Amino acid sequence: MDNKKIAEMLEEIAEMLELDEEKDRHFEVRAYRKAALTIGSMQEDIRDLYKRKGERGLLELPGIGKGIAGSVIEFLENGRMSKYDDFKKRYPLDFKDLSNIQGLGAKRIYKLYRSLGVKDLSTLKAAVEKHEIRELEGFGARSEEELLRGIKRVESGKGRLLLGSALPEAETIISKIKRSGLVDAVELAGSARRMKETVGDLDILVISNKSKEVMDFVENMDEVSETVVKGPTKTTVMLKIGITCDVRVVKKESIGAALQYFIGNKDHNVKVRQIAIRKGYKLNEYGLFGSRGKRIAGRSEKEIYEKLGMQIMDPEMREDRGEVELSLEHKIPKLIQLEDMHGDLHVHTNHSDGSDTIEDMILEARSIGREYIGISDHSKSEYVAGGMDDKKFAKHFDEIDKISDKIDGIKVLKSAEIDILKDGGLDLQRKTLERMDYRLGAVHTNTKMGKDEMTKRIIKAFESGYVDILAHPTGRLIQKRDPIDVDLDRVLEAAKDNGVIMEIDSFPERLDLGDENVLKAKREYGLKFSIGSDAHSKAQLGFIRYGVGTAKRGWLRSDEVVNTYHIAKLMKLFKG
DNA sequence: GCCGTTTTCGGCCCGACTGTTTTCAGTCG
Repeated sequence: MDNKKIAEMLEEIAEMLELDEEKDRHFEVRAYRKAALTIGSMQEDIRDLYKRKGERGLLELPGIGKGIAGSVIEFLENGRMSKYDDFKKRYPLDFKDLSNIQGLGAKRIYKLYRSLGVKDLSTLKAAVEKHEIRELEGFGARSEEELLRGIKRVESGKGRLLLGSALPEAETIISKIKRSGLVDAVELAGSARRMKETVGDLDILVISNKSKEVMDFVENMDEVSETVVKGPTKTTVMLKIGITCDVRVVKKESIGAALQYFIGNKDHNVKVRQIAIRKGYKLNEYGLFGSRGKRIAGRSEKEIYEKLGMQIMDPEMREDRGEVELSLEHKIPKLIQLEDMHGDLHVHTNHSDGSDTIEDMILEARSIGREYIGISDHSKSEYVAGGMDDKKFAKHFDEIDKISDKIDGIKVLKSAEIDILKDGGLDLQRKTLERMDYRLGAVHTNTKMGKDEMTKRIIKAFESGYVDILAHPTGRLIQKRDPIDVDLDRVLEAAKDNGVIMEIDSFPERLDLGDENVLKAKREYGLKFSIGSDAHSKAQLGFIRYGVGTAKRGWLRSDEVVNTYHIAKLMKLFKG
């Protein structure tokens, strides 16, 4: 997949454009940055999009116009981008790595290049170590130290964290700040609040009149490895887990405005602020202000959106995917909430690769309020994961029946995560499949096969009539493994024809389907979904909240997710 | 370079923090 490569090239072009001394090209710079962001965060391979829809497909992407589309097409067709190559001849520098260093932008990078010949991380490091940098005009001993810290940070840098790591860390920090006694309220903002699958930094907002004490407290928390910036109302610290955390202190009358400002992604915010300007207002993180600078709103987000003639929406929607327009029409859907989840249909036990017993998993599910749980261990092709054959499944199901007879207050369903074999067949015999309450199908093996073959393989499995839910449909592992090469549109179409439910696997490194594809499957194919925890231990049953976050990011209502149904309705669906 | 319920031209968010500056440029989000 070339998305990342193309995004990096566009990002570097933006850096190099910043160096133009003859005229201010900063809007052009922003255009390239936006295009880079769009392409870098796409879930579909841009090459596929281009094959399918040609230039028109690229032009439909936000922030891509004729100019940038031309460069992208040139790269897709010929493997090179002349605009990039031309710039690179003038500036033979590794902007990509260097600009990762905190405090280094295009201009300072170029200055270091011209005066000291710094081209990449290693030459920068050498210059720092020889104390050459402190001699430069505009730099000093402190900048040199800062750069050294920046280099170390990048070298040990882990980049973005999975939501499943970042969110619990944020919750720990928030509860510590709350318990400090220095604050009236603490709120999470940023991409973690939007439940984005990966998080680059944490944004925390605090209401307090002891600003300085709060800043000191944050700096000295156990989770912190170093202070990056510290001012009277804002402190940035590097956390030991490898991402930074911004803590801002705001006044009570501004908290709504601050939340509005720091929760939405950039594009969402720009649009909302443009609406404010059209109405003759000004919106910033301190409030919504009228023409004479009078504060009109700011205490709550709802108040701000309402004064703008908009309907407030959950944080997960604020990605500028059409929600601003919908909000102006007061047509924001009522999204699914965690409390709507009545059951879990994807759970493993120690009969395959889980670590807890059937009984423990059932009891834990009951204790967190589930009305039903589906036990879905692996089938035999997954031998590394302790997958079972038909004989073992017969015994396994007997045991589930026996245990569930003993336990009240929760309905236990028999299922399996059945391998969809290379030829599209299923990994278990019909009589085993018939004994299940419902069936998950999944691709685990031969994941590198060609697109057409893979697509046919999955569709054939659907047509057997024994796949109720397609588990982790694309098989991706975030930051680790690309999705399988499959024609998702054909798969979704076939799912619609065969009544197959798409899973949102809640495991933090899967979140599969991802948010964009959830939205696509809902909008274009009207499919139903199941949010499964894919828990391999008791504690992991709680992962379902990440799946719910992804569902909300895909704009799902509770009636579109089958495990919000009560058991009778669900069983009718599976029998039907 | 992108974009269109003020538009095919003329806008495009703006405040906080830092270091080295003696009044602000660069960077960040």
